[in-house]
Amino acid sequence: MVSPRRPTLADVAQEVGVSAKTVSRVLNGNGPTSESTRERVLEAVGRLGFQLNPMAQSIRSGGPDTTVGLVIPDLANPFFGSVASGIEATVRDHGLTLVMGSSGDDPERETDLTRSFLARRVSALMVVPSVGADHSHLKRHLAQGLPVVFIDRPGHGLPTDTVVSSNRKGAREGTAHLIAHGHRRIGFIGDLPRGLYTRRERQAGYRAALAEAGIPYDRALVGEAHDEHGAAKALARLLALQSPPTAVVSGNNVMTLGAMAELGRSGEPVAVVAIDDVPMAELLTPALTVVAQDPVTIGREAGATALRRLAGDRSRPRTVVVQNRLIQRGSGERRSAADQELPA
Amino acid sequence: MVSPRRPTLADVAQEVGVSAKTVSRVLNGNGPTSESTRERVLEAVGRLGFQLNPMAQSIRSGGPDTTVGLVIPDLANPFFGSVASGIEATVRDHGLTLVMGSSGDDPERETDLTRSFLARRVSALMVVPSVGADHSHLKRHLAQGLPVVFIDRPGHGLPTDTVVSSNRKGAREGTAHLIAHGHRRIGFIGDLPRGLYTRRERQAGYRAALAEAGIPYDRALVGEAHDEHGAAKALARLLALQSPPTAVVSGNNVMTLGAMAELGRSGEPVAVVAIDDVPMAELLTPALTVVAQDPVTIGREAGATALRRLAGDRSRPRTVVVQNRLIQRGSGERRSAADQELPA
DNA sequence: TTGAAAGCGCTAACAC
DNA sequence: GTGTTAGCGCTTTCAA
Repeated sequence: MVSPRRPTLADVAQEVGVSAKTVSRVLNGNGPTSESTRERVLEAVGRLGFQLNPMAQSIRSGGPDTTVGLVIPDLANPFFGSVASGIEATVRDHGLTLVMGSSGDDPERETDLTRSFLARRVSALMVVPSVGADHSHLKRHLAQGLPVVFIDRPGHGLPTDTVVSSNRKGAREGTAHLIAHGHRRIGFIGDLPRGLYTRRERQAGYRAALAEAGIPYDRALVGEAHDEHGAAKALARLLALQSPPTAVVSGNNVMTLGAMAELGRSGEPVAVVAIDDVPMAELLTPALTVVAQDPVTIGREAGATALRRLAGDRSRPRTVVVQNRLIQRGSGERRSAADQELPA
Repeated sequence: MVSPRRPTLADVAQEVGVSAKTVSRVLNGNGPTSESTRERVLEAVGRLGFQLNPMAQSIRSGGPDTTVGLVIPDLANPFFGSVASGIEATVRDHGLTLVMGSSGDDPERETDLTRSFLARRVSALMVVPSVGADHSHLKRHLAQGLPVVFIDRPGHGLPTDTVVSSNRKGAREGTAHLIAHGHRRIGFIGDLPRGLYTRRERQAGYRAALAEAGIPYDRALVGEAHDEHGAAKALARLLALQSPPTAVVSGNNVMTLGAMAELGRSGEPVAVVAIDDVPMAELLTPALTVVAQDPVTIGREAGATALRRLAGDRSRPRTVVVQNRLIQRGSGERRSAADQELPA
């Protein structure tokens, strides 16, 4: 048996004995239709398992496709996965589907992805922009009213909506927490590239907290890395200093994994405040104090922003700042592991 | 200034002074073209920033769209995020783009998503099937040669390719590890619904290990939950038993978070083997032994399977089993926390 | 090597 | 309330 091809509008029309346009009217709920045709059409549609082809719709109508393009650095990173889930949950109810790609923080791949999404006529574009990415090709689309939202990091020189975390404030509070617990030599492990917005902001927050406490900034206490392994090495270097830090701020979830692994190996009693929450932080010894981001809310805000634009909002581009939250779990305590070695 | 609409093939053709078909031939690299036209066309394409509209291509050619539809339960779950990243990395090089949706393990949402992806004429469909989902509407598409791959769990009664973890074997090895370390009362925390393939397989592996060791299966030692909080409560119940378990197998990453949190609160010296790796497992006290899954490989295998089918492979459906790996990190040791209370 | 015409699945614009 | 025609952006088919 030859399997029949997917039914078309014309097939349904023929089946019912009406014109294609009538079926279209029934399915799209525009234009008037008599109750009886409606019923007969819907019956045939159900029987044939017909569905309108959204691509053909979008081509003919000249409007955008019912998709939202999303470019993130890495799908496997739970932070971005949560962002994506927040976006999806928000736009889903409006009939929009997510089209996604990972840039790997490579500006070229990012541009390829945005171009390909634009060629697909996405309804909106959401991008976690890579350092050095060129967004000039977005200008014309912005001018035509395409909603573009930059996520987690601002874009460069384009008047777009943006959703970011309160990076600087969060890092400042996290660092202040360590200072409040008596630490004066506090390290920072940042990710790379150094020009990355979140890296800069967080390190700025770290420095601000030091400055407020009158603690001089010591460049030697700043480590940086591309990945978990590098973060471990960076921390090892700090620990090997003449005068090593008694506490460390780790710049994101990946840095945290490397730093904690190294601390576990070294056994050094170094307090850690992590930016971005990680699972089971409260179960570590000492429990890990974190500056939790809220990636799902970031995604939801990004989705809501795009939907507002699609609904006709032409106001000036806005930047939404999703607040980070300091969760004290005890790793701010001074030399907690060392305490155990002292007599009570 | 009115922003010009996106250029079309005809625009490029007019610009160069050739027919649309010629531009099409140049861009698609089919049909013969003279070197000089080629160059002039490409110049104009670059200057106008023209890109072929893949939706129009797919409509006219009758072929599938250059997208792959992916339905997963939850984008925010790092396991599925990693699966997605493996898929994307594999299909990307073949010009395919990921279209994704979260089902929330709701069979209806899953069906809605697959239907909408099919209406979009995706090149392939990948689904983490929910319990109770109806896949009968996929039959006709399978017959027409659409690659359908079920991921993490087999589908129901359809001859499709499938990629799963070695769930039963992994759970058996994890449980055997606990037995080898002297445990005889071993609990199991499974996720819900009970009929979920991975839950059944893992629990079966757990029972198999018990049976091999001649340990009777005690239903009272099996807890189950929907989420992290529920897992904590389920474990609390086991701990409150007359004769509580000395070790526990946790059925997936979410169950592990809840179980570990509860253990942290209770302070009970219970050994844990977790199915699915979690970050910083080696930093917990005692370090968490895990049966690590390999979600990225699962995704890659799923992608490769679909690509083979698209390349014309018509052989019988295959099931790829991605091997789990027991990573011993010490939490199998008997009552390790209790040891610390004993004099050396 | 190139082009003209027709048409994919659908809807806009108009007619009746 | 319904149908007809034309045409979206592209490729197929055929002819030159």
